[in-house]
Amino acid sequence: MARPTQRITESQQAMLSYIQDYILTNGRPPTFRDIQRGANISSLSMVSHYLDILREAGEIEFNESSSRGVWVKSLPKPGDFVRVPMCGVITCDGEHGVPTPDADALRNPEDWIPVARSLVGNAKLEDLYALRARGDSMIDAMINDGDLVIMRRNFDYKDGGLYAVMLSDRNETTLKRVFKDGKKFKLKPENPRLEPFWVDARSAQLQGRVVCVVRAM
Amino acid sequence: MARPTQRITESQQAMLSYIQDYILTNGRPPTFRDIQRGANISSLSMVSHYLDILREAGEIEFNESSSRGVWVKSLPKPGDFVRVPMCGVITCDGEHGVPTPDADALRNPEDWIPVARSLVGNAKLEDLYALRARGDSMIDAMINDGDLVIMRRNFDYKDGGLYAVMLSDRNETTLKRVFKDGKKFKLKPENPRLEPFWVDARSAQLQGRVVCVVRAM
DNA sequence: TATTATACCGAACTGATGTTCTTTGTCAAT
DNA sequence: ATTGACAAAGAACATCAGTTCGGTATAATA
Repeated sequence: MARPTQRITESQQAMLSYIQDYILTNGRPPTFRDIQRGANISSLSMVSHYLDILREAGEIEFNESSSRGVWVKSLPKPGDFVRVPMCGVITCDGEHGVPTPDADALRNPEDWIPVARSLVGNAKLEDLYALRARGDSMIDAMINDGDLVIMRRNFDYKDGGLYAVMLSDRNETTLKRVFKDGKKFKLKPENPRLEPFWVDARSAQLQGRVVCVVRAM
Repeated sequence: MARPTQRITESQQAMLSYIQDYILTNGRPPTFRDIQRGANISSLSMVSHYLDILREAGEIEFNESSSRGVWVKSLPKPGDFVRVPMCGVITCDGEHGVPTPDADALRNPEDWIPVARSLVGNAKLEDLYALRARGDSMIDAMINDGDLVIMRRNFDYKDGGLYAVMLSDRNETTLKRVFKDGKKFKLKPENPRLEPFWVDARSAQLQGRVVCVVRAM
């Protein structure tokens, strides 16, 4: 990425910071007069002039002749993210190991988790939900206590993906890496120190695909 | 969370969708006239009226008497996120196992990683950087090949946190959970199946703290 | 049919907002 | 001192944008 060809002055830098703070605080860009007041610029024409310089320096972009048209390039845009409903907990007991949330839980979640759009691919928003891992029962899937697991319903099956697998004969749902082999599934724990095993495709249902895992520390 | 007390009509829903799309596309809210044109509303006063209804229904919020003051509540705001510079790779060889990026790498990164602000706590933006894990050398820290590790310089030491630890006698830097015990560090692999071990505090340097780990699948 | 209430349209209004232009101030070279 | 080049201030302007309001159409009610 190219560095600014033009050095910017201290007051221009201060103005840039103000615009950035304004966007972060208000969620939308400021007007020229907001900038003038907030960054203590002496006149509107100076605001306009500084904006030209900041644009040349590659720090901002803006739509001319349109209100609140300025944006700081280093800031993410709303379209870079999605919000995913938090719908419950992955526990180690089989019955509710990996819950499938109902419509109500999806619409009225306990919480909303912001996730970078680049992490969830082309998934439809309404197919995504988040679960919190509890205990170390998912350690074979390299998922730790407290991890956030973003799941996707209505996935396309992709060999080798990590899925919530319901094993009907064991009455148990866990996360495993899945490979299809004729009428059998090969279920491979994510931890390479553990051995894979096979189950009959009829006794295994793929309830959702893991889209990403997030661990706050 | 309270459900909408008022059912919204189809055209109101269409208007809501238009506003949402506008924000996602343009990064800022639309004007009333944008909405009128884009969502095919017959008059400006109808736009205003529908906005009142959508606000009552809890779908939007807006600043009155201010241009482009409407926001769709289900959309994240720019302030919900930060962008972290991508500064290299964690490999299994000791020397460059967990690199500490220089100023230039921080300012001109290969890439920018969007991260939810709630994940990075109160860290200063300039202290954060991202590394990509390569190989399974970090598996003891529950970090997988391809994982994104968000690191923080200038951290406050917190007992039991995950740190990039430089072991000078081994000439090796790895990620371990660290507990202080007098003049010794207790280094505990994240994987509970592995045993912790002790090192002298003088031969171990904490280079950075792991703030969060993100795994795309 | 007459009445009332409600939804809706469109124009006009008022303040907000980006742009332009003239004037003023500063500084260096002549 | 004079001039020219440049930066900066402030007013004026044209358009943008949210609000208001009188009027019309539609539907329900008596």
